[in-house]
Amino acid sequence: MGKILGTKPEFRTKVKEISGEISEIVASVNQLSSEEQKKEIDENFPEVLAPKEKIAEREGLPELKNAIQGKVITRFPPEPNGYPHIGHAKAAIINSEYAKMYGGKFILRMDDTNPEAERMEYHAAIKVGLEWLGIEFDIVKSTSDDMELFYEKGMELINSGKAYVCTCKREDISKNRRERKNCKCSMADIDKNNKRWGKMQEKFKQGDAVVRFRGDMKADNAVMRDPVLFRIIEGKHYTLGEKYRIWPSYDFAVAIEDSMDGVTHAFRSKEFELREELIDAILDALSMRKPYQGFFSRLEFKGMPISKRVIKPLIEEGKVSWYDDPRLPTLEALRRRGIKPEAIRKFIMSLGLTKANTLAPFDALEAFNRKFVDPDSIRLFMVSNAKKLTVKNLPMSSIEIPNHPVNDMGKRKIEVDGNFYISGEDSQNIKEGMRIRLLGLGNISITKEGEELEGEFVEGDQTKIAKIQWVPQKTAHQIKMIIPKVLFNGEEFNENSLEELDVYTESHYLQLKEGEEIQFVRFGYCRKDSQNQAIFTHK
RNA sequence: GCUCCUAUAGUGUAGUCCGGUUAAGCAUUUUGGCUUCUCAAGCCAAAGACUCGGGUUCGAAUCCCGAUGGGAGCACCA
Repeated sequence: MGKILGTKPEFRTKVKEISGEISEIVASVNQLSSEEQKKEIDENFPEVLAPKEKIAEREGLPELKNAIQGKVITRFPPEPNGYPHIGHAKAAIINSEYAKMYGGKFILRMDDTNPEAERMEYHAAIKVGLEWLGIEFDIVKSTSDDMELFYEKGMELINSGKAYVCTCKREDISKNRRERKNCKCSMADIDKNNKRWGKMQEKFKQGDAVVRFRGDMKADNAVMRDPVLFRIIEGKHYTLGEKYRIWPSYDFAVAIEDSMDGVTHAFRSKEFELREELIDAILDALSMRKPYQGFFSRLEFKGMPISKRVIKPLIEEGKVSWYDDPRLPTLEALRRRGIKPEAIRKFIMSLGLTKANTLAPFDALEAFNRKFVDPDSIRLFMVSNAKKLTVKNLPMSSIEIPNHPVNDMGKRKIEVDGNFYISGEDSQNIKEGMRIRLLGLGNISITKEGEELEGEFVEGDQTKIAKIQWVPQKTAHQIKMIIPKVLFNGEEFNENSLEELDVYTESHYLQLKEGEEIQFVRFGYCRKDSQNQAIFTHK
């Protein structure tokens, strides 16, 4: 029924008549047995049973409205006030993908209008993180490059009566906002405002005066209740020093910058949604071009805090080592943990542009990462909770083992003398008289079980038996294996969030580059952190 | 408290704007099977969802109203 109406819209006016006919036909068809129905279909309507064609998945982000190929400009404006994390990655990737999708331009703009919070260290960390992610920019700038422009536009607003200088106390401003009341300062004439603006350059101290936008104190949207456009900050700016003391607020700076930079589409996370109206109002007041503003949800991983407010105390209490602790969702931590930038990009693209909050479990990212990491991770043997296994009459003194089961990554030679380590978990399952296979080496018949096992080499290629990994005792290299887990279970700090294991691996480990991804056979993917330490990535 | 945003399988999403051509697609997870000298990867299969209540309509995941859950804003932070 739906199908008929969908394909033949001309019938829609005669729904009543049709529905009668259809129910008759359906009734008569239902009289037939299923074999008869099938036969009828095969003979007359074979296309009905043809497998449904797959719907083409949309590649990438949804199309933009009012986007012209080659003319789209997007931007990523981080504040250099902390280390970049997965949330930054989302904003940067979405905006950069759109620029790419339309053959447009992409701007990195360091949003540095609060000297008290910003530091060169963070600025550098953000650059490093973005570079690691493989994000490229057409233009790199800082908001503070345009201070003179902000002043110019600010004066324009004051001179047109659309902004005024307010000398009320901070608490009074806040109170008036809540009560939707104007203050005396807003009544002042343009002349007086100009004088006061002059005094802000020199005389007024931090906190004495601010420039406010004449919005609407009665507005439901609290952001519109005469927000601050400029304030005095006497601190030292990390690049400009003490050159300026009047700094634009975020809303004012973003509005002007996006408009002047030619940004056509600006995507920000959802907490800025209420500012959309303000930014449009500021640009209208200045008769400036308005960019399209879009919003997306914040991204967090379950049990992994993203905000400095939570992370900082953890560092101070020594519960995590630093911002690159592998349990954290900072880019640096993700990198150390063995997550590939391509996986982050794919993962973020898979989340799309939704505004519903995303609290993803980490294994969603892991699934993407595994696909990138598997094809070129060297397979190495590693044993944890090592137990000794002595094998008699071993017929060889060395063996070559391929570094990857399907891809050609070469082979490595391992010297063997009959004295091995195997994993404690495996040794528990081994009983006297059993046969096991040491991977790549051969079958062993167990002659003694327990803390120290013994066995004999057996000829033959029987492979339907337990296959385990091993490490020669003589060349075994001990490393620390770090297994990061979620930091929080709900609200509660997970005291066992970092498991450390002393394990043995092959000496070949020493020849790998730092940062290389390894798959320890039957254990999982790990990243070489140093000669003596590896970090577990995921299964 | 006020204002705004949001709600599809265990999880993450597509579809929602322009109601019917899809009794809801994909990925992940889980479970079986195949393959394999790894509990990896690969291949095949199965399981599993439109928050609730009203309304409009021949027909609603899709439009309207309400409830509920989740998130955000109410800074001289961004």
